[in-house]
Amino acid sequence: MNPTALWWIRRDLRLTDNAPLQAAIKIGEVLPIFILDPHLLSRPAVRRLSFLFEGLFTLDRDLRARGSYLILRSGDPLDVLQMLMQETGSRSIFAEEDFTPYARQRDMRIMHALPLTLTAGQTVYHPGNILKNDGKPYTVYTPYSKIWKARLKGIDLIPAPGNIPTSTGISSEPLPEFSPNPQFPSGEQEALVRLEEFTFQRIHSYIENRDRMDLEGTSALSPYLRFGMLGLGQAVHAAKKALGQNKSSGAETWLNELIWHEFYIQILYHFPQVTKTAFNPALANIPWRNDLHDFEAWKRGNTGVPVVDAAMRQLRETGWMHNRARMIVASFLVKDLLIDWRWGEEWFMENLLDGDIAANNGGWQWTAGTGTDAAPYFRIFNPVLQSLKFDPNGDYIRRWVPELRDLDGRHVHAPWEKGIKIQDYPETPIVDRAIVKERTLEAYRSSIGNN
DNA sequence: TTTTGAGTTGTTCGA
DNA sequence: GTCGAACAACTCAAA
Repeated sequence: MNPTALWWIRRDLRLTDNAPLQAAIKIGEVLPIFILDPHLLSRPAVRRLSFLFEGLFTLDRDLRARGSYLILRSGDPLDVLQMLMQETGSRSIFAEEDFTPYARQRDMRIMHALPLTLTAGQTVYHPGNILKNDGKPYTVYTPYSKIWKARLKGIDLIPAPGNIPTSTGISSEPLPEFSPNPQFPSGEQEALVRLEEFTFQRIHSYIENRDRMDLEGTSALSPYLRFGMLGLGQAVHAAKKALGQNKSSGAETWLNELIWHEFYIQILYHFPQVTKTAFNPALANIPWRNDLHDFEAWKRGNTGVPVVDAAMRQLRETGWMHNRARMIVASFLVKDLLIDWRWGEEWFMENLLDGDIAANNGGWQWTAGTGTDAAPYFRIFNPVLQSLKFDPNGDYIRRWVPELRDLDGRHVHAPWEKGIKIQDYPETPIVDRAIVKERTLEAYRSSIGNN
């Protein structure tokens, strides 16, 4: 009998460029296992779970095409793995290293009891490996990105194996039901098609179009990156390839966005407290208003500010939101409504297909001005100006806020300015912008003063 | 140790 | 409509 190795799949739902899969194949027969960990199912993120379940379904299909299949088990990972080791007589487990606080603690616990080997793959560099000269982690993006780029020699991708030997007879629980998301079909094949399409075509107008909410100017690959249906290394590889083809392209700008992913992964790795409190301790004690009625209006897309409502409804309906829109709604929640950024962070985690602790927390703290390398706290977005600039024709608003579909020109961005009344839509924004700036600055100064 | 240059994504005002 | 400057001042990274 051939030796068997477990390939424990976590956030690497792909066959291409998969180091733990390759390591397992070298041992002998491979047992691809995904564990439904109750701890990770506790958050009410229905849409993201459905995306994951569909991803498991397509992964199983792709495995079967290579002579293998996916084994799904529920329970505490340590118990499940122990049981599988006994069932199969396997002596090794390979998995891609995951850097969230929970994952690190879980993997430590398992490594004490079982032969678990963690491999690279979630990031291009291990978060502990890019440090300043004094040995401390970077907390400013630009110098971090310079070192990151300077060290990059070239990326060798591991091709997807043509055949994955797996012994039959190991039982799997039935794969969970899911409802397909028409905007984001799940799975590696879809991710690869989208990567190819983006880096061949739209990346060349990325600089001009990436902030335009009414266009498809971004890659929209984040849900696939979130679950490793596409690896960060593959994305970087494609960016470098596009860069080589066309120097004037947006490939460099997109590469920077990928490095931001890794920057925030290493921030969370070195400063796990950011999930609980402000990275900048001086801004840990802002006296938030935390008005529940305002929060509800924000969540439902009923604030009376069209661009905010459009974005919040896009999130609810599709599980995705344009990056520019994320900044606008985050700024509105934190600076205009003076609601704790952690409330917004949680809502995003519940609703985003790409909901990822590191990137989401980094983005929220950046907008709130509490984070690393953050926006200055006195910088407060004007949602109407943002709307005019990045949805110039109002198409984004009209698409997601049907009540406003008959308004044109400037009116769709700020219907109250001309006293236009629309049925079923707030007559005026829920907050008067005239008071926002002073109120916010006062709250932030109060935290600094009390420090 | 000290100094120096620089820092994702803005807004507002007045000329 | 467009342009530049002020906003307020701090921290980081590296020489």
